[in-house]
Amino acid sequence: MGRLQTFDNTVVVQAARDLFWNKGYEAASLADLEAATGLGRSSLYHAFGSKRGLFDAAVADYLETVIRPRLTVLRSGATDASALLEYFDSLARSTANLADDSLRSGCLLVNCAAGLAAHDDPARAVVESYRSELTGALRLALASAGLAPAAGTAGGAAAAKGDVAHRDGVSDAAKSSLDERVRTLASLSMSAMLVARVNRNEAVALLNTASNQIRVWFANSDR
Amino acid sequence: MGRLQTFDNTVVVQAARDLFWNKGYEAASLADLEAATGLGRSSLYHAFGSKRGLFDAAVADYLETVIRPRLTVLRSGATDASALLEYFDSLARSTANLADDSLRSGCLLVNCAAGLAAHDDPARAVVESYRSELTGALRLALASAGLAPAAGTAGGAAAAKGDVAHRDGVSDAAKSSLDERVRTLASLSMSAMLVARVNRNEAVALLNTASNQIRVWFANSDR
DNA sequence: CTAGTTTTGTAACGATCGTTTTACTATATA
DNA sequence: TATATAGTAAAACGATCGTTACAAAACTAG
Repeated sequence: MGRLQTFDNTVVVQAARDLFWNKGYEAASLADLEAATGLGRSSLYHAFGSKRGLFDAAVADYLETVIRPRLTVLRSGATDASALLEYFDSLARSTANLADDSLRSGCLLVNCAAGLAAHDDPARAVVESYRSELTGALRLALASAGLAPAAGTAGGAAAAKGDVAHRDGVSDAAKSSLDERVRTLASLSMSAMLVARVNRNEAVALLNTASNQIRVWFANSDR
Repeated sequence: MGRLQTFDNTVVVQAARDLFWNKGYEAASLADLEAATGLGRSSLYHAFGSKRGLFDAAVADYLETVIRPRLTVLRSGATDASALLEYFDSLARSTANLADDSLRSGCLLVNCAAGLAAHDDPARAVVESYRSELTGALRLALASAGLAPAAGTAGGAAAAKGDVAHRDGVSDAAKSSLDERVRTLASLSMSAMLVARVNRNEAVALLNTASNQIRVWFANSDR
């Protein structure tokens, strides 16, 4: 053994994460990262190998400490709309209460989707797995809230012919309709993060639209 | 007078636009721009002043030749859902039929929103005006299609107390509900463009979700 | 044909990029 | 305490960035 590291890896990673979150991957320079973390490039390269290595660590931390905690409520198994409402209301509150000059507005991965992910396959995979995790959690919450609609009740026009109920009690058409609700909510969530850096009020409005939609579904469901 | 310009400004701008569209502002280098346009930096700087000047011209062209033509159908004044359906179906078709290696996937301005617009006020203004134009067109199309709902019919839970009809025949609650529909559609449109570069099938599915939602609204409206 | 003006090609600019090297310091182990 | 090992600091690396300077080339106008 030899000398010990004088800094805590996770606080450095989180400082870097906030910088990437705020400025994007390419715009965050090594000089910026030195300033944000208080470390020299020497230490950064020793610990993370490269700028990209540090970024990957930052994304991992982002998923672990920002995304996952937000999604847990969706997996609570609540049998009413409370989990869904809590998810969108808390996201709306956070968005609304952010300081104007705050780093950490919007979503690191949404920003990634428009930037890195376009031509970097690993980055694309990370973004896609995030999207898939978000939709999965939303689907779970909708289903356990009893908001997987029987197709034709909420919107008769979308009813399919020859619909058959399956072993799990969810018909094809209902499944399709559940997917549509999942997509609507995921879409509102993602576009709110996209819009957050351009028009914060509108971002909050998008999240409130999700809440209102959930309430409508719940009011119209056969409880 | 002196020597005349040998190139057509708009074809150069469009070549640059496709490069920016594909790689983003920062990642598109002057060497790339030279290659894409076939011009030397000398000519580019003479004609556009700077990289940013060329980018601004590219954005202007994008709005004029890509965005506006897509939005015109929404302003046709159709009294049914056809305009809205045509907008989303045509967008879905374009997205689905795009070659894998195509430049021009997603939306130049959506990419901008996550990149430049974060710290560049002029860019933010452009993105915001695009968002506002999109929502305006969607609102117009929804209204003339008779899809500005009387609040409480489609979703009773959102009904407000003491709602009063105004001179234009649209109640407060109905207006609020119209806004929600506008936001839902705008959200699906924007998030589809965001997701297009990560998962094309899902982007198409988001656009189809919009179409299906419109059909449901139309089927449930009191025509 | 000449004079004057504008476009274009080439090259170099200084700045900054991410990365590597080198030397030095600090510490755990033996 | 001696030694090996690992962390840190500073500087320099080559590459690339957007931009500019300069001069040759091309063309209009007189």
